[in-house]
Amino acid sequence: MPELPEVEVTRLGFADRIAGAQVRAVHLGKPLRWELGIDPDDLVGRRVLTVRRRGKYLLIDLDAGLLLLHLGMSGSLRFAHALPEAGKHDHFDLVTDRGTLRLNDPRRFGAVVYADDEHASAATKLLGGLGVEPLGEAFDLDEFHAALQRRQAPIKQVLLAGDLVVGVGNIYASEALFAAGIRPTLSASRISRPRAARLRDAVRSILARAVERGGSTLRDFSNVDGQGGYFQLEAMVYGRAGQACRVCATPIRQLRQGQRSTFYCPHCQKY
DNA sequence: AAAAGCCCCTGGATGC
DNA sequence: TGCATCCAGGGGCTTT
Repeated sequence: MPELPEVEVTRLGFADRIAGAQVRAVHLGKPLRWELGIDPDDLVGRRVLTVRRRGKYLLIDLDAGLLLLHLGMSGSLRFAHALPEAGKHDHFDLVTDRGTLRLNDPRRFGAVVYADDEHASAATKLLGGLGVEPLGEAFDLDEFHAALQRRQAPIKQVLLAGDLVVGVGNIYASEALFAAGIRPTLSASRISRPRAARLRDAVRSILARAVERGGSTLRDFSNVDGQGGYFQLEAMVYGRAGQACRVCATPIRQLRQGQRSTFYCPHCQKY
């Protein structure tokens, strides 16, 4: 589910509200895929400083240590003073004096890691190898194009891999390639500099637009106040197999790449 | 180093 | 109504 826009929308929804809060309690449900160092004795009493995002990870800086959250495929966070009793898919509550942050994740592909000195290496491992932030200054065209030149894999899968640029998941990879007019199956190494520039701009504008629209809500995603996003209504290709392209009316095609669905317009994305 | 597969888990949609 | 099958927004790990 959550790609960069959904994680960022989540972050924006509670970062200012939780800053300065003191942790009162921690409640755990079923284990998530990565659940390390979560000892209530270590967390209770800690103060929340800031909430940052790195790729699809949320980083909650505490006055001692760092709490790292990942929403996996089906996760979402709520933040409120009063939340109902934890349900079967609520797996982590961070209770503070300013409200409770709750992670709901039916598929449990998510992660909660408390990286104090003891578990710092675990966080480093999860965050290591991540590519540049697409919305930041570091998303440099020369470096992007040079990196693409070194990759033979289809561009869609290179975007998804996240070691070159982070945050682009399955929805936005298809959308960005449509916006750039690039066929998803094209080897990354065959993308010219001008087309790499177009792709870079497309990734940035699509992700930024999705944040503005509150992210995409297909099933599970909602922001910390429980509201869905609207970007899926603007999708040009994702989930539109067989439907007319919004630009040229050619039927949108669907294919499988690395066990993930890809959508594209055969006319607007000729090569 | 890069690329391709497999797998973690639950639930919803679809088909028989 | 029941049951089987397929699919889903991610990504780490293992094998080529």
